[in-house]
Amino acid sequence: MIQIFDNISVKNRLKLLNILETHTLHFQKNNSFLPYISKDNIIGIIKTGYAQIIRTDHNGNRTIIEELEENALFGTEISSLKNREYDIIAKEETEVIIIDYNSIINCSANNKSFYNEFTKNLLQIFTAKIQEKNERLEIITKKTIRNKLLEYFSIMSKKHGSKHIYLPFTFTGLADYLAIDRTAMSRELKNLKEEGFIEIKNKRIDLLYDEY
Amino acid sequence: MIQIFDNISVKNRLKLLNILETHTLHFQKNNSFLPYISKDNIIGIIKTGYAQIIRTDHNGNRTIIEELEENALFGTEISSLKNREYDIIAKEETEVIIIDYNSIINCSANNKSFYNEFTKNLLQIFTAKIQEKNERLEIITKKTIRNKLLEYFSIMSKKHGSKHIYLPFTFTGLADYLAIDRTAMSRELKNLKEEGFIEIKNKRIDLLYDEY
DNA sequence: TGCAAAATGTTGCAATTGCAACAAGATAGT
DNA sequence: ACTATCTTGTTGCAATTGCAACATTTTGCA
Repeated sequence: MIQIFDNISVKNRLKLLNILETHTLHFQKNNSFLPYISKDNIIGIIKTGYAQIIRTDHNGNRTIIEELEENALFGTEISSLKNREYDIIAKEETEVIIIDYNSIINCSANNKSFYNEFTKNLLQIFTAKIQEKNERLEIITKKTIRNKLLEYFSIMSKKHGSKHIYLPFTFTGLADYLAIDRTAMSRELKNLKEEGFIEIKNKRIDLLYDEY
Repeated sequence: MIQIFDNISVKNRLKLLNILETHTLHFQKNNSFLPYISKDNIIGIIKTGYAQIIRTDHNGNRTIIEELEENALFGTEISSLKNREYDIIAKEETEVIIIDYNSIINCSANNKSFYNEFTKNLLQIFTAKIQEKNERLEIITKKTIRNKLLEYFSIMSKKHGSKHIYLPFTFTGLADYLAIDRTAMSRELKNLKEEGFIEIKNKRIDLLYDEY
């Protein structure tokens, strides 16, 4: 997976951050980024630490939308941060680089190769993000819980070339990802087990069928 | 809305297309693009004409995923074209520019300003695509048909600063976009009308409430 | 203009789903 | 090591939804 500063020397990274309108912010554990980033269109990069994009709906239910690890990218334009329900919370002490989005687009350093490298990295990261979202849409648009699960299994299985799927999140998280009720999902997983389609051991799901 | 060749002179466009690995294809009405683009990672641009990205599921049901008008962008990496269920069909005589995706990323013309302009345009188009997909996910992840409709109305209303919403597609298309059964949607729209939340005149929906 | 195809509206019904309310198990923080 | 919090599994039940089957209207095209 491409990261934002790949193929850019440390020296040139500093130059880049000087040319672009950037600033660095520090957050203590459980602090919100939002007051510091909601005014303008920005791209943010987690320099060190760990944060989460959280949605709190009007019933007060909180959902983890995205996990932001080191080098992860977020932004007002790409992470639904204009929506009042969303926030970003540091889960430990976290250092963040904030870049003004317009300064990327209207940059005067057009001819600098490190700037070019930067936009190309950004392009590739954005491409990956579009693919991710297409994938999720592909799954969520299936009409039944069973078909959502099977589509998810199918995509994960192809992606890793294996019939053993290791869930990258909890079952609660999976239900959020699939946008379905957790207990209804639990019921359907049980059905799939009893009908001999899958086996579940902890966070590992084994597919016992060839195709569906 | 930014388009791919904005701020690039016609002369420089030609230079650009020479530098990148591109070729131009012509399709007659109802012909499929897929045989000509499925081998490699490409970005495609509709030069003239009109096409549609279509999904045909294993029951044979066809859904319009995206309408591709002049200057529209599509691609193996950004339009789910790796999935066998997807295809692109010319709906009239259509001319298409195909660009090898890797030649964009590994381009030697780093220092040319028109190349820079091109990648910046691409960045902005990708940003818009991510936003679109976030928006749809925001809507589809609501649990009930009523909430999906209300979320859709809310987003459209904010976007155009008006309580009059003009559907950009048919009601059948709306049901596809929301990933719900058309007749169930029809029933819920009727309920919303009877409860005094909305009025519908052809493709125009008037919101009679302030917030929800 | 006329005709075939697509879009719309409606309804009954069965299947699926979300929700509430639990109990039990796992995990993380002090 | 203890405790509060989070995760998981289960079940009954009511509400929502998808589907089939139709009649009607609108649209696009030859």
